[in-house]
Amino acid sequence: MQLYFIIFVAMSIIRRTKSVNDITQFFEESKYAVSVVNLVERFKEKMNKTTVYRILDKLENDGVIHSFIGRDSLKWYAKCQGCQSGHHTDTHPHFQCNSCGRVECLPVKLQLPEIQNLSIEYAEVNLVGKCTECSN
Amino acid sequence: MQLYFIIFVAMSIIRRTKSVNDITQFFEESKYAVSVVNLVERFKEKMNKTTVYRILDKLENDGVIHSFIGRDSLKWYAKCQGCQSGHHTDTHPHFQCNSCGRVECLPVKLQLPEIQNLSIEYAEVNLVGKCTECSN
DNA sequence: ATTAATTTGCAACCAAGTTGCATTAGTTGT
DNA sequence: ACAACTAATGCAACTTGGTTGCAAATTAAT
Ligand SMILES: [Mn+2]
Ligand SMILES: [Mn+2]
Ligand SMILES: [Zn+2]
Ligand SMILES: [Zn+2]
Repeated sequence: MQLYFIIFVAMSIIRRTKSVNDITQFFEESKYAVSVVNLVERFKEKMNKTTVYRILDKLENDGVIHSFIGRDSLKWYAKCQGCQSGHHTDTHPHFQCNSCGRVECLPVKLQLPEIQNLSIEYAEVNLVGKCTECSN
Repeated sequence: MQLYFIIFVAMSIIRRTKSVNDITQFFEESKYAVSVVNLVERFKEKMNKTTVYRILDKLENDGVIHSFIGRDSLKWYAKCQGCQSGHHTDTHPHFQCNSCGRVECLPVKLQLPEIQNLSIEYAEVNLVGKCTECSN
């Protein structure tokens, strides 16, 4: 409750452009990850694709959203939980349903394999399968 | 030893085209994974890029090589170990050194997270970090 | 009100990957 | 050995995700 208030105030004080606000708000409300093609399509009436790409870049740098590359070679974006500018602390696997195509962030702690002589900095884990709804 | 002999005989009997043989042999000898741009570049004197793409498709279907999408959005290929046409049993994580850029297959058994209500069919795990040589 | 700085749109471009089709090489049957 | 057929290859044109340079438009600073 208090957190939401703080976020609200911050969003008012840190004045953002209309475009940035539109995309930010979209991610606030979206439950799933969204591919970049989908985003460009979705906002094509409101803004140019170049603008979309630029804003996505910015939001990712600011720790508002994060991205990963899907098996379709597309860039997918989803909102971050508690990340800050420069450092993404919110690393987790992603799941894509190969039936309905939806992609979601999995709030699961990853345990990386320990490999001798390799220092692993980060991991990208993409799981593919069937989601709850598509299993029934 | 016997296995190698069998493979040798098989390669003689199952006649492949020159192009397929060239690419197959390249993978036999290569220790690391190779990006598709690299492959097209590497074979551009010998064959057209379309041919390279077609042969890669074929070899992947035949269970000779496997592919994954890197953080660079490129398709990377590496040789399979004991896979057969149609079914890839050789699933494992991949590691990319962000210093020298080399990508290798990790012969490690993956343990996938159990997620409620999700049936996971396969996982793509890409690890990024520093390799042995680049750590020194 | 002027000027300076940021943001946006647009068009042109780039690179990975695909497609259609003509040409060539390889197989098969006689 | 030759014709007839099949499969592999080359080439050009196209598609698509993504980038770049620059001019026009907004917004902020003085
Ligand atoms: Mn996520
Ligand atoms: Mn591999
Ligand atoms: Zn589904
Ligand atoms: Zn290295």
